[in-house]
Amino acid sequence: MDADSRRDRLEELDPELAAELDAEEEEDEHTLPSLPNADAYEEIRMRAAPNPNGPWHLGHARMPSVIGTYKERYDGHFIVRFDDTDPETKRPDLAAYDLIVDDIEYLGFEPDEVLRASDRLETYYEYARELIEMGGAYTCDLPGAEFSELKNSGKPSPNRDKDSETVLEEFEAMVNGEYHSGEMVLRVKTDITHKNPALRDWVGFRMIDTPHPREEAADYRCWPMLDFQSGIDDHLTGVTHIIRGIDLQDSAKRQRFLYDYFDWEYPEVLHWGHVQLDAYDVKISTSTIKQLIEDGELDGWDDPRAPTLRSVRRRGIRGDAIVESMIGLGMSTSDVDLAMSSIYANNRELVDDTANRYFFVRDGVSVPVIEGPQAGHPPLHPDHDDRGTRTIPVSDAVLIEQDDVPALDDRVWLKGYGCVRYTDDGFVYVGEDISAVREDGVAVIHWTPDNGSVPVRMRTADGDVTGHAEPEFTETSVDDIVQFERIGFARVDTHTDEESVTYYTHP
RNA sequence: GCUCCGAUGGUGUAGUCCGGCCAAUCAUAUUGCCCUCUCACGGCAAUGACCGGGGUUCAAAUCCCCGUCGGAGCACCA
Repeated sequence: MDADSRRDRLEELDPELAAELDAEEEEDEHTLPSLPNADAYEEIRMRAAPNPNGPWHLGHARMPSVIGTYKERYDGHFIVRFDDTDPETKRPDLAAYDLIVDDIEYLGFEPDEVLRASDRLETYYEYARELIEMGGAYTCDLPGAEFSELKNSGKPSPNRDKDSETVLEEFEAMVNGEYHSGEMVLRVKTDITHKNPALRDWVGFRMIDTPHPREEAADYRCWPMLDFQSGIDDHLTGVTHIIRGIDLQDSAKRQRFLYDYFDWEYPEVLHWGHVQLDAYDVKISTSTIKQLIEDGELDGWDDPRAPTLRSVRRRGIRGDAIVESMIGLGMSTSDVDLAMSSIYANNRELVDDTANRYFFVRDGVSVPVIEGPQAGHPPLHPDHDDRGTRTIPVSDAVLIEQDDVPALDDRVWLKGYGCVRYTDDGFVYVGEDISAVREDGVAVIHWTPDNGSVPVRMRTADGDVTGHAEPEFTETSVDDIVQFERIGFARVDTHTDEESVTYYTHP
């Protein structure tokens, strides 16, 4: 019995079981696991919480890909919240706020809401005051190293038992900017003997002397730490499912103390490992890329060598291809290596059908053509006759790639033109009997006229490649994805009188 | 040092919660063949994995213990 007839037989015997199996199979169509406890919530609400310190690199795509996919699956809500609460060591880049939203849109998702933590300081202060009144926090002027020593041996800070009036007073002084960086912090009172030292009395607010780059937030000096800010915001914005990296594994544990004070329910949490991309020499980190750009090693965020979303976008990779690969990584907590070839495979599937074919000869050598037809007419796309053919005039010589030059007296097939024999005088036209290719194994190569070809620069991750494309290449539009036959796909970037620039997509 | 987490082919993943249908899924990769006036697309095939050791059991990728390896946190970064 084959699968179908087995299924039919089961339907007769036990329709309920059959239906159940069908339901399971449907479940399997989602590559991502179901969200924990999804049924318990009226609306699934998730947030991505990027730090706006630059446009996104490839690794960043995982968050919106997964959240966006879940949003579509559960008809949920997608918040982008910029956690820009460190104007100094994680200084926000003002342009990055919009660039990141733009990157998310490139991936094919539209956030339902965009928030900035730096707009919400007063809210954090209010909750801090409430916490202080409950006795859940204390101001502490111990230098970090000193506290760390006490903490590691399970001993409390001498400030721990201050009465809440004093704490409140000192906290207001923090808010008013009466302390300088390092002089005073507000600690959340947890359990100073907790077996995990990472959770003991963590810092909720600290002083930062450097003004925030956003004008609206430039006057604040007392800034919340991620665990405080994010914990408050997740609750206030009704986030039901938090998805984040393993580096924040302890965050949930820290924030639970906060939630317990306020008697809130902590959202469901999922963690995942880091994504490494193969195929890049450049280390994947926003600050490293930024540095390389400043040093002039890279031309910008969209340099073809940069492992950024702006770069692969310019190369003609569709956001969907990236999302598919990211979804394929699943939700495992261990670190994963993502092969660029997986993104390329997805992209090839998306662009092959639309990409028209053109000839691009890299560093061509000129060979005279003797006594042949005036022009060649290869198809625009092998699977779409309706798109018609190109016309490539021969003039009296053609350019072919060095590697394609045949041995003396050997034949070669100029694609879309015909068979030629290589002699001392150049290519002598032999005819268009295709059996030369089918039966005699004559190599089919691409070519352009020596006269009237279009100078093309193709930018690749390994540097620029120059050469000439057939004349009709100028008819393509900017943003078109084409396939240079026998070379690979490329995105048309600019056409000028001097040259056309393309970006190499992938083979 | 203290505390967490993880380990299935080259890569990613399914299966692990609730042991048997798993001599282990799917994708990608690589190789070969077919198709082809491209080294694209498509089709077919091959390659290749349960970290190690104990234990429980009629039966272990799955449960338990030990080890090994890897990752994360112990910041007035996010």
